This record gives sequence, C-alpha cells and structure tokens, in this order.
Amino acid sequence: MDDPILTIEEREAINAGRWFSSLSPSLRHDILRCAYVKRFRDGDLIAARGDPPEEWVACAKGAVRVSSTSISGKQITLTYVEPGIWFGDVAIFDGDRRTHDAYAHGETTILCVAKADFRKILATHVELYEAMLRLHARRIRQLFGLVEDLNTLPLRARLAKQLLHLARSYGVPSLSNNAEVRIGLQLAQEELAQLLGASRQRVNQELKAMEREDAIRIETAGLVVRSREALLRISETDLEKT
Amino acid sequence: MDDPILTIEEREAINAGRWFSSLSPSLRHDILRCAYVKRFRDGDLIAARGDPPEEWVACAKGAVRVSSTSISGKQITLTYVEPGIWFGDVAIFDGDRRTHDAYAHGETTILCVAKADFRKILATHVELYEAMLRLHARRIRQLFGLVEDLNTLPLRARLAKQLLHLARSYGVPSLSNNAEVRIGLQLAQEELAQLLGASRQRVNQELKAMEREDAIRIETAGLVVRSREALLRISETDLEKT
DNA sequence: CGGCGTCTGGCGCTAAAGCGACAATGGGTC
DNA sequence: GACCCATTGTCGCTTTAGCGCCAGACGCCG
Repeated sequence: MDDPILTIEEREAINAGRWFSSLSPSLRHDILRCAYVKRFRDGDLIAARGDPPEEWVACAKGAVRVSSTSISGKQITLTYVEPGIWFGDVAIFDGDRRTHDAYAHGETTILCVAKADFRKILATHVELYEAMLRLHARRIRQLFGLVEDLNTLPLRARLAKQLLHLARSYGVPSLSNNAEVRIGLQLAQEELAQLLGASRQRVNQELKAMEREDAIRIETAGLVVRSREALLRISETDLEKT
Repeated sequence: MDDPILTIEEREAINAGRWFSSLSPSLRHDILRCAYVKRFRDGDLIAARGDPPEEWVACAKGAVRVSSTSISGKQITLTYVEPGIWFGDVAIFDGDRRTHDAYAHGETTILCVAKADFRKILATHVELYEAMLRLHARRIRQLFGLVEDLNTLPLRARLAKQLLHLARSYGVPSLSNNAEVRIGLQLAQEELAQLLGASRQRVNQELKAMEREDAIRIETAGLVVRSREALLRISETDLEKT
C-alpha cells in the first residue's frame, strides 16, 4: 500500500476497461477523483467473507482471486478479476455482508471508492444507475451461462472454455510463434482445478490430453494456447456422439 | 389470454411479493397502471430464447419455468418463477436477446409492462433504479450460491436444499398433520431432475431414500415434507465424514 | 371395461470424477 | 553442490452419476 498514485500502465488498464470506458468523461472524472489506491503482494487477503461492505473496487494490476471455502473445507474459486474490471458492488446495494474472500494473485493494485462517495456519485449521475444495471445484467448472464455449463458440459469441455477465456483476458502474444498465445496469468494446476470445481489430477490429465492433441503447450512459465480452433472444437464436445 | 383483469388472489400475490411490497405506494401504482395481463395454459410458450426483449414480467398465478436446451439437446431448468416474483429485466437493460425459454407450468397468469413504459417509469422514479439494483444484487447472490452448491455438494444434498426451497415458496400446510408441508407445485420427477441438472433415475433413487428416512413422503398429489430438520441435516451432508 | 400413455420404481452396466499415493522435476536457498 | 519444498505427472481404487431398459401403477378416454 505504498504509493497512492497509479502508474501509467495501471491507469491505462482502468481506462481500457470495457465497462468503464463506456461512461461519460465527467462521470469517469468524478469516480477517479475520490478513488484511492491500495497495493498488495501475492496471497494477501484483500477482503474476507462476512466483512461489511465498505468499498467499491476495480482491479488495476495483477489479479484478484474471488473464492470461498465451502463448509466441507473445500476451496472453490469463482473467478480471477482482471485489470479494468470493477466488483464489490453487490454487497453495497443490498447492504448485506460479503459472500466471498478476495485475495491478491501476484503483485496486485486495486482502486477503491468508499461506499459513501459512491452513493454521492450515484446521486449526481443518473447515468451511473444505468451503467450499474448494465454491469449487473452482464454478470447475471455470465452466471446463467456458467450454471448451464456446469450442468451440461463434461470437465474437458469446461476446461477448454476456461482456457479460451483466460487467453482472451490475460493472453500475451507468444515470443516464438505469433499464432500462439501465452496465458499471462500464472495458475498452478491446483488453482485451475479450484476455478473449475474439479480435482487437480483430473485437470492435469485433461491438460496433458490437450497437449498431445496439439491444442496447447504446457511450459513452466505457464500455459500456451497453440490453437484456439482446437480448443473451440473441444468445448463443443457434445456433437461427437458416434 | 382472456380476461384482462387480475383476480383478487392474483392481485394479492403480486402485492405480497417481497420485492414489490418494498416499493413506495406511488411507484407501485405507476407500475400497475401500465401493466397488462396475459393468461396461459399448461405448457404454453411464454417467451423463447433469442426473442428481443419487449416486456418486464411478473408471475401472478401458477409458475413460469425458465429453461434452456443445451447444444446437446439436453433440457435444463434454471428455476420456477413463483407468484409475486418479477423477471425479464436483464435483457431490457443490456439490450441483448433473451437467454432462456419461458413456459407456463399449470394455469398461469402473468403481468407485463412494456419496455417503453418501464423506461418511462424509471425516468420518473429514481427509487426504481435503487430497487432494481437491489433485485439484481439478490439474484447475483443466489446465482453465486447455486454455482457453489453445484461445485461442492453431492446430488443428495442439493436435492434436499431444493425441496426445502420449494416447500418455502410453494408450501401449503398439510391437511393430515400440521407439522407437514405439501409442496404445492406439481413437479414430475423428470422435471425435478432437470431443475437439479441430474438424471431422472438418480433423483427417484434419492427421493426414495429420503422417504425411507422419514424426511419426506411421496404421494401422487405431490411431495410432502415431513421433517424440515431432516432435510436440513441432509443438505449439510459434508460434516458426516465419520 | 379395456387400452393407451404418462409417470414411477428399480436393476445393471458404463462412464466420469474424486482421492490417496508416490515418483519425477525443478527452482530457490543456505 | 546439497537440500527443501512446491508443483507436476501417473496409477489404481472407489464413489457418484448417467443411461438403457423394463415392470408396475395410475388415470383418462373412448
């Protein structure tokens, strides 16, 4: 939590966020005016389940792992929040406690707006109401999709989808071959497994299979997507009946 | 779609809705003023996936089955919308197509507000913005919970939870024994299975097991919850690790 | 009353996934 | 370089769930 000022890259990440960049300049200005910066190191706890909701947050650098521990002690991860994405608003609106824990994954910077300031901005910009509703609508759709996938797709297809998603949001062009995309988010297989709600062994098995099929490459530095098309085909496994 | 007027019971169901009843009288009045009634018979299609979003809807009587057919042809049901609950707003806010099909389950009455009217009301009542955000926040929380359950709980526990939920929202006190609750929503086991994302056979097996444990009773008229406590215990199966 | 269709209950086989165990790898650190 | 520890890669066993199949129950209708 050292420097209270965003770096150039962090500022760019915020401004490039699809949702944030859809707002009017004056609204963006008002939000940034009362936002403050917090920095965390890998593994730091940012917020815990059960906390009263005090701020609205955007990821500016790194990633925020949103996860929860079920009663049985099993950890599951809902998502990794990428730079440019805002979250933490749900609890502000219904006034209830946080439902999830948030941890920094790698060196992470976040931008916060205090609850009271957020409400002040809302009161002066009807535009923000509209925008928040759009944001929620997107999220609800995504969650519907996730539930559907969990109910219908085998692990293999869900893994392929997840890899495509990670490549889209964290992808950096590969050095060696420009058709390939390296996933910039360092995830241990155990963490990938938690994100999918599956066991580490199973995930490893499927990753290996995908590597044999030349869809991906497994390197110590992280995963590399070799063929988006192959992954896409895998994610639609259903058709392969006979 | 005969009578354009709500019956007394239908009107009461709408007014008793937890969310709707939290609104100010003037807002409620404005909503009802431009709402119109539609009636459907069992199995009728109310709206289809891919439709452009034209109205905001509340269930007034019966139930609306919200479901979708995955690419593989497998039907899954997201939820049964009970009287007093509003839905269909997501597509209005993000302007995208409907993501699910909606069918009438039993004789069903719905109350609709045209998109344009809805926007007009929004423009005159900031209160509605707040209320919609609260509604979305609730829904997002519910979906988070569902995802977590799908990832961690065995079918048995999820079934127990679902039964408790159905008993809460559709329960009518049993005639014979006032400690028992009959689930007023007639669901074939196949439909229950789709709601849980499981196979019919498996659901039948677990229901039978629960009946043997005196947690529920299976009657042709529907399911009867004999002991909420037993179901609650089952839904927390995890602890039972010897 | 007989027949038909839908729903329920149950069996057995197969597929998918979880889980414990253990070896191999490979970076860091002293 | 030696050691430690986290991660990866694999087995094999067990549990959970899916699925085809069929028998009985029930209700409805001609």
